[in-house]
Amino acid sequence: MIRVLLAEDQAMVREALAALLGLEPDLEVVAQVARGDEVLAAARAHDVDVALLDIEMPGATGIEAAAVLHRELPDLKLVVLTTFGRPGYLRGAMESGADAFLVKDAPAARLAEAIRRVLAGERVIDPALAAAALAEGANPLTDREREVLRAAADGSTNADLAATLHLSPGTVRNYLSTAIQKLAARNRTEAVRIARDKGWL
Amino acid sequence: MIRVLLAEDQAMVREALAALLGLEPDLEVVAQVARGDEVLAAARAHDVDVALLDIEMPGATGIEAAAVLHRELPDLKLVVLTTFGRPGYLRGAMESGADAFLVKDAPAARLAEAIRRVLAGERVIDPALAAAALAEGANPLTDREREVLRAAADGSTNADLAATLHLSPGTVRNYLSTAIQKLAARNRTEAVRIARDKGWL
DNA sequence: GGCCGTACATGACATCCGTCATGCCGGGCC
DNA sequence: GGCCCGGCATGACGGATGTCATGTACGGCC
Repeated sequence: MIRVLLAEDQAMVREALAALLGLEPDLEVVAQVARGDEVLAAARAHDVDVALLDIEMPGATGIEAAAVLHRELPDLKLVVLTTFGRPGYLRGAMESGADAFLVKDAPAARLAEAIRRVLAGERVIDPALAAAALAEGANPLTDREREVLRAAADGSTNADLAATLHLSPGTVRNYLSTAIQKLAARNRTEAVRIARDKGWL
Repeated sequence: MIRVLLAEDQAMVREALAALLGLEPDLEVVAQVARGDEVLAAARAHDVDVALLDIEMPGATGIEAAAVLHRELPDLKLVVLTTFGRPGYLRGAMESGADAFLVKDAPAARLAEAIRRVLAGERVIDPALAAAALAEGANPLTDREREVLRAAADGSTNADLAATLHLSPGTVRNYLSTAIQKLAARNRTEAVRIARDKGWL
């Protein structure tokens, strides 16, 4: 039997996925968690073979959780699952040691199949998404630029940003200006949208 | 047997929910669709008792689909399911004739229970969400204001908006200004965020 | 030690944005 | 018919935003 850990914050979706996997004769969901920062403890406690990680979770993202698991339990196989097929997510997941990357609008059969294949030593990713990730290159933003852009996403003014980030208003403007140019946007709002779409935020 | 129609765009989630409902002895998922605009035809073709509608779908939202079903098939029970527990969504669903409103982070058992209860003639909603919906009142935005705000969400400039909406740039400014004031925001970005959070977009 | 990239800052400038006053038109409503 | 509301428009004003030039400081790298 393949022992599976399931990490997904939405209870209904999590339990539905568990029901789905429970229909497979060779799979067994032995642990479920709703937060990214509870994944490691659960994996240790239940001696699992593969972890299924949603990206959007409180506590820690599935990508962050994957990095921790990969470091602490190198034999554990990692399948990252996400609603959004953003190339930056794929890149981040792969760099964190994930063995498979699936989007939730793929057919359900793909999930059990991916679990079996990673246990056989294969890597499973959508070829189209892989091409997109390679085509667009890596995240061009520096840590600071990303931080300021993320903080600006909610409509904060330059003065707000300066206060919360402990910077001068002029510096905030400069970071936003370079971010806007790197992303080929025309203003901060467009920059936020582009960075989000690519999984760079 | 209770005959269920399942409308949800993400295939993996849809099939997982079907697996979950399939475990219930008195429930039978007889049709699945991935788009809001395919719901009515499927409901007619399969003689269903209850429709489970996700809100975020291409073609038409689950709320729009609910309105159509309520008009065309008044005996059909409607359960609206959503990721985001936004008060405006609840209000919209109820006004469209929904019998139940569930968020996806509720436990899975709640789903089958809700289906049985709506068939027994009950209405099922989260009391906390109902309170929030009543507390915040109705959407204060006019159709035009909402339309302009929605179009502005991607970072378009006033000139862009004027061109796409066939308005003068000054009129665009006016609509955005009134929307910003009604939402107690400081700029369009904040206005978009607030309207989104409340389910008014 | 020199070079480069990043973080941080300032000041000047042009443009964009948000507000306000004001006006016109058409549709409900009493 | 008068009143109010919503859609549409213009012009003026101040403040916010985006760009650019320029500068300092620190760390890594060859």
